[in-house]
Amino acid sequence: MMRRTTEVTMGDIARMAGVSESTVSRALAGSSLVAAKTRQRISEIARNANFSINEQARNLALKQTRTIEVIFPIERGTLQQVSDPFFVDMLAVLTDELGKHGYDVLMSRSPPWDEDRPGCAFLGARADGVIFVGQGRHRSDIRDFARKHGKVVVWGAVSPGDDYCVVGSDNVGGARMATTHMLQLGRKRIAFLGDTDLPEMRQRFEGYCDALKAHDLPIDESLVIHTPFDIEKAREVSQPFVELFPRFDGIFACSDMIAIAAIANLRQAGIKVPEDVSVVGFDDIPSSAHVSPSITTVHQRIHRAGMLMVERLMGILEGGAPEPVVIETELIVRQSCGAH
Amino acid sequence: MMRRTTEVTMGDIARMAGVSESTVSRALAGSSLVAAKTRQRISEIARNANFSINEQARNLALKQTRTIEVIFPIERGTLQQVSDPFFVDMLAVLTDELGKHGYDVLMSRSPPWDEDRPGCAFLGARADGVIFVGQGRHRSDIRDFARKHGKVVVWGAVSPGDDYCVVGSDNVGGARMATTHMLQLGRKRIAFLGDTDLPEMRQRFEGYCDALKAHDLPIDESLVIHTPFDIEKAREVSQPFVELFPRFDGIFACSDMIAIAAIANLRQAGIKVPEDVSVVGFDDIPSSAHVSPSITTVHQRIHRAGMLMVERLMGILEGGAPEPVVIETELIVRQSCGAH
DNA sequence: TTCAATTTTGCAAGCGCTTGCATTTTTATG
DNA sequence: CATAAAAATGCAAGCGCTTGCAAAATTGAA
Repeated sequence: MMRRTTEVTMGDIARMAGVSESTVSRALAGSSLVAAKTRQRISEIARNANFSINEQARNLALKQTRTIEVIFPIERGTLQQVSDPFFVDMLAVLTDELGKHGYDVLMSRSPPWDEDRPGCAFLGARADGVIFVGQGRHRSDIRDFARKHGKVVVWGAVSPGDDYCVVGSDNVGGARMATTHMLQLGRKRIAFLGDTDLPEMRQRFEGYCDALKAHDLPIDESLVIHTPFDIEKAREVSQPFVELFPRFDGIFACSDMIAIAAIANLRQAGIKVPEDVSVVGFDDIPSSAHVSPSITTVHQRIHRAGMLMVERLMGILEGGAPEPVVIETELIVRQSCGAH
Repeated sequence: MMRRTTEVTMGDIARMAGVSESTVSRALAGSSLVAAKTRQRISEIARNANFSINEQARNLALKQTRTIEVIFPIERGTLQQVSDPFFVDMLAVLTDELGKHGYDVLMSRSPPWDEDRPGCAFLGARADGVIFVGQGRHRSDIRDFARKHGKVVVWGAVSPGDDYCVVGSDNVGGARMATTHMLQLGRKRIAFLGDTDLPEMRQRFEGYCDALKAHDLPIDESLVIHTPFDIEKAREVSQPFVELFPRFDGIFACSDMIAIAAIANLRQAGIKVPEDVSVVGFDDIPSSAHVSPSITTVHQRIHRAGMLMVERLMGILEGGAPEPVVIETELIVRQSCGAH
């Protein structure tokens, strides 16, 4: 293992090349201000000397960070439990899209507002902008943060009052489609599995209610199950729920992971999916097409979402004030709903 | 949406408070060098003025970055396709553990060696250290990088010749266990699904071969299927493979995602798991316990892995040269192997 | 050969923050 | 009240890089 070679700076290179630091800077930046020959020579020297530019200094001088902070507002300590592939995909898209614009992604463990540095009354500004992937239970924190810092885009439930830029799926519409689909298949008693404390899930709940109302069906509170995102917990929570069968013949799950957990419990109880119970999920995570039964679900256009968020953030960085966007969703019919 | 308020600096705060910049700096850092009263007053002013410290400048002065670069060496452009929950979990653990040590995580789109800045002959040093999650097809790149930059830890296949610090699961042992398990269940013709070009998969292949040899069974090349990680592609690749049935009665899959894809194809072809074919995966991703049949798999201790990597990286940053670690794996018996 | 026009290079200030050391203020003691 | 010791503050020099502007070197034409 190699020991840290004491960092070589531009000054060093300058000395080696017998030119000034500014010439090195320009040469390495490919400026046409420095003679092509010199530029080459300097590049060469820099390479041999194993020079790495100090991005911090560079960015300080340039007054930029070229970094965007991406925050997954997941309860602290729970992060370990995420595993919802939705998040990876989103992160992947964001990383890619931001990369295209020359930005790096900084993931920090904790949201900027719960800085815990002792006696520290200020937020750290380490990025040119922030993307929140999901509002979680932190709406008001995010709002405050956005008011103070401006350069913010959030993924989540889009609602009229927002004074910051939100990009999100059409949760209401998606859930309505999903529920309606089951109703049209003749199911009458459809359960809702999700955590309505989260704004997006709240919207999905609305869509679910809409669909029921449109079919003149009542909302049976005992079939609205507060189910967390985490698959292990979802499994536990849906355990007692399945015992309610046959009081329900359909399930709208707020995420594919929840659907998977629920189906596992149903099978375990000897209840057949989709014969006895029709199940529709949300997200369209990659494995939903490959599990058995494959899961009918509401597709979220994650790639498009990531692109739009980045695009909007860039707009904000340039001084604009882009509008929020609602992204349409699509029902992907597979086996779990029983539509053949 | 708020417009960018022109950044307020320490100088501004100093002026407002009628003290020098250095006092502000110390006050905000909670130094006992400045009178408690003054400290409070300054904090107050800073808060009201909505001051954010410029971490870049701070870090420059402090000669640190407090940032670790985490790289998932996934082919460029493919990133979108990851979705393997293994990665999220790893990322989550790393983010958490590094956070505990006061480090942020920088995810960059591309590995440091394929910087594409025009005319740029140098690497950007933007982090105090680098963690590679997987060596992928980039072993030699990583080795070069490690030689030059030192502060590197990689997750992947641990092998004797490494001159950098590697942390990895006992792939050989895990695969051997998995395969042996099926052999003990009476299976004779076990297929291998994975991409042996990747060092870790190569090791798993070794373990697989070991087990077969120990049982005096030949290695049937036609049952060694080059299967990529991506679930969609895995599904495609294993499609023609299942038609070989009944030439095989067991499958060792290099990841749970591959196992899930293979099982989907088997079922589609009317082949029963585990009755007709016994399947064992690798990783123990969260959903493997909840799909049907639940997947017997080799558990990777991701949390421990993340902790160890961070611990080792910290060691390196302090000038040490920690040893590589092999982390033992564990066979989790569920339904897909047919062991009841 | 001379001088203006051009091309290359270097100087020095500045990015926003930290910190060693000197200076000033406060406190305690004789 | 003087004075030494202790506490609080400020000065100024960095951290490694960029860049406007001035200076030096080169070129070309007269």
